[in-house]
Amino acid sequence: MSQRRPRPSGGEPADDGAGGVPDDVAAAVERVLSTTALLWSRAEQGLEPAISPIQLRAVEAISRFGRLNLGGLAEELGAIPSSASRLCDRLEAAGLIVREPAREDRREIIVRLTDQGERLHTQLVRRRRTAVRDVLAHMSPTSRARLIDALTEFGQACERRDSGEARVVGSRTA
Amino acid sequence: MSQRRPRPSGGEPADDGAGGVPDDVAAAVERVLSTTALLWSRAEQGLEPAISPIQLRAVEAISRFGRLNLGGLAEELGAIPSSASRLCDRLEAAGLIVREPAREDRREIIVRLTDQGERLHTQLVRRRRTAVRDVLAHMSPTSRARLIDALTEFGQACERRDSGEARVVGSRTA
DNA sequence: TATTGTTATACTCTATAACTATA
DNA sequence: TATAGTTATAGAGTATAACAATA
Repeated sequence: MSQRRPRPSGGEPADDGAGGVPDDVAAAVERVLSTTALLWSRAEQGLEPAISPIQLRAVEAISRFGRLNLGGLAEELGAIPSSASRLCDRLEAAGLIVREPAREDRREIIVRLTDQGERLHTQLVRRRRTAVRDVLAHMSPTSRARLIDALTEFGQACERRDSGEARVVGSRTA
Repeated sequence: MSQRRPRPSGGEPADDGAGGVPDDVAAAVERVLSTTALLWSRAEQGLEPAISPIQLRAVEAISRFGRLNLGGLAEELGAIPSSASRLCDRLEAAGLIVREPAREDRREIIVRLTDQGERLHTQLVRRRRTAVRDVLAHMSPTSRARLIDALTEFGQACERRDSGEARVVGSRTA
């Protein structure tokens, strides 16, 4: 255990003019978001029942859409239908989801969370909020208010960027 | 493709007093961070050479520490040594890392990135910064400045929280 | 014929347990 | 003997390709 010194990730301030955003600004945001990504993954541990990260992503996607077909799930996960099918085999065996043919088009299979699946997702969101709250508790109310405003603007900018792009994201059709 | 309407994730404003942080504040931050997590995963696609998410996490960890032993890598990844060993087999075969016995204690195996591994990591960071910059470009300079300040404070609060806790995170010894 | 999903096969990733080498 | 890592085995997750059912 003698080889565990992390290197400082601090970088060389630069000024790339692309988009009018200085490179060191982008770098600073990138670093903080990397930290929060760690916070995020921790909240996923200790769930009951414990499932794999991939299964958890599937549960999240199904929860987000309420009900969606298998192809849609695959697309959300950035996977292909056959992989999603196998994944659903296990989620179904675990009692977290159910599969049923769509009424409109019986070729489609609709995937939904069971009550147990819903409870698992609720548990996940609760754990994340708790993690966030733990961090926020170490900030002053003023800082918290500034953070909310800034993050809200950031979220809106994310949406503006998304809508202003060709949206070739989850498709592996190419 | 008829089942793809996302449910609005907006919630019921509440006021849990735990830690003095209102629940709707924590929920708002949680939602924005969920969005950025998506932004993050997109930046990992299209890397050359294309490697699995797990291999990429390993490359990141090795880059962060510069050089570390196999047990340390396993701990960073939240995995056990045997899994990390197999993972390194493939990273080594792909020419991204090298393994070598430590001078001080020849039982330890030091893992380092090759030049190709370093290039891959550089590519990843560049893609993330580009993604962040694309979003920041949709914000005013004033908003950007506020975001930087707020995120910096948030990052510092993360560190305060980390240091003020028992730190039972990556251990699966239990 | 085109679309939706499943199955066959093969490889990656992971954990448990048994093993080798060094200290 | 204790520690660091590897190998054997088994199961989850994934992609490619071939298949069945519905439209």
